[in-house]
Amino acid sequence: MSTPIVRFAPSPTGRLHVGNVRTALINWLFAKGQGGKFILRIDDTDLQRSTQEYEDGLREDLTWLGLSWDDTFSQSKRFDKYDAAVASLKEKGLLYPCYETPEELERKRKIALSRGRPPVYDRAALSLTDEEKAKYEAEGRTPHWRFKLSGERVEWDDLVRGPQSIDSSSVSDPILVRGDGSYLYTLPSVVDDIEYNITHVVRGEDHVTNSGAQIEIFKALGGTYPAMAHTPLLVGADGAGLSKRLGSLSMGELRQQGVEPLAICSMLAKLGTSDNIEIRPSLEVLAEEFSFSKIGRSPARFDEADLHNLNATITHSMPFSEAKERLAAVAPEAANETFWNLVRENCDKVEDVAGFVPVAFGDIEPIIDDEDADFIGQAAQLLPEGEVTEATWGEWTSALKSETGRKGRGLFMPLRKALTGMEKGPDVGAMLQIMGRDRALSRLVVKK
RNA sequence: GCGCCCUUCGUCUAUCGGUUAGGACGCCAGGUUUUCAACCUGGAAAGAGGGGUUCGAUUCCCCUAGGGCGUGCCA
Repeated sequence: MSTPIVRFAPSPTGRLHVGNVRTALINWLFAKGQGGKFILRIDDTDLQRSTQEYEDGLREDLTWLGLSWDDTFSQSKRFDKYDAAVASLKEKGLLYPCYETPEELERKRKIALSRGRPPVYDRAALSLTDEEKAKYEAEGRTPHWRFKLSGERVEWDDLVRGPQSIDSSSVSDPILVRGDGSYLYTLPSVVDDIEYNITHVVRGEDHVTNSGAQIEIFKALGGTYPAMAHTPLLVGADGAGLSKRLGSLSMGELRQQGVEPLAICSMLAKLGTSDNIEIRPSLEVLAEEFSFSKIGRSPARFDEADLHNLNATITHSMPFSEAKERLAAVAPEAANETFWNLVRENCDKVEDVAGFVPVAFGDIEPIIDDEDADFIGQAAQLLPEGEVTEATWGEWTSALKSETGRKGRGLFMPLRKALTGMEKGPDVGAMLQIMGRDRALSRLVVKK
């Protein structure tokens, strides 16, 4: 196989979400695993809905994830190419003008449906006379243009789904140009794929029917067409389609929650494949391990809880150097290596340190149960004088043990709760060193 | 409605007619930590239902049920 050239082609009409990212990631992993190229194409032919903000967001999200591109371009700058393709198709008699309004088309669909027939366009416009067309134009209607499908079976060997066959007579002739002259994505996509020598079109299986039609356009325009790979879509944890309700699953939101890019990439690269879903060291490793043959054919459930588990795994062993900046953003004093190495195993994400910052550096509300009040009083008495060292905790708790007879959980839990205000958290002895004697002592006071 | 695809532990999956149906995550238990978490070890946990084909079906075929996608002047 020659080195692949793939493209990821989002529309800048919204933020990147997990479904999008999975497609981008699979393209990237496949290309990089084969030493190929990954092209970012901005599908912004719909000038009404596309915005610069979303485009910037797209690039920002991809960069954050580590999905670098070798080339990038926007369709909105290439209308002359599409115009040329339109001219070529018209010349070949493969593009024909239609004058139905959206309402009329909708009515046709409903009638077909009610008769138990598939809602395929009836090609009425094909038999329009020049006079009729002129009449519509005189009414002020401008035509939209449909590509004339061959009516034959379109076949390809899909890298994920195996041999595919689409009966093009069961599909409506796709509209390539809107009534207002603007382009739908169908034609520009093919034109660009040809010009950029795209070798593999890799996208979700919601595009399989499109691929049938687009292969015919490829044939009409260039002769050859790329290899196709259609991956099953992701569904939510409840089994319902994910792509339709992208609500809380945008990259922006995930990032804000403190989710690591590698957690997202590891999960999306492995979900629905025969590999275990686990954190992998890098995108490069994920690329080496990637293969279309590992991808199953049934929709996989994306569970946000699993993502957070993966994220916790990364966080538990994250080096200080990697966390430093974000720690500083939480609180200046949190950017402390000793502190981080102590608390990270109690954090599911870097930002969770926020909960431990007041324990170590500020004020907290001690938890002292009534039955432990006397014990805590004794503890305050027995806290060794002088600076807290590594040995302090052992000395202190040993003294407390022999003085009170308490041991195990009964000995430690009251101290943990009083000193940290929490029932779970990092090693209390180590935390004691960081908080210091004065701060500790102030928490060993029973309030009446 | 019609078309395409799918259906093994809770989840992602392995099995290419004969297996004690394997692994991972999660869950539960134990260990370790003089405490919790982290960590280590162990355990419970599955072939949607019904027909065939076959000496033998999770595996091949058909039907039913359930699910995903498509059927846009969205991508």
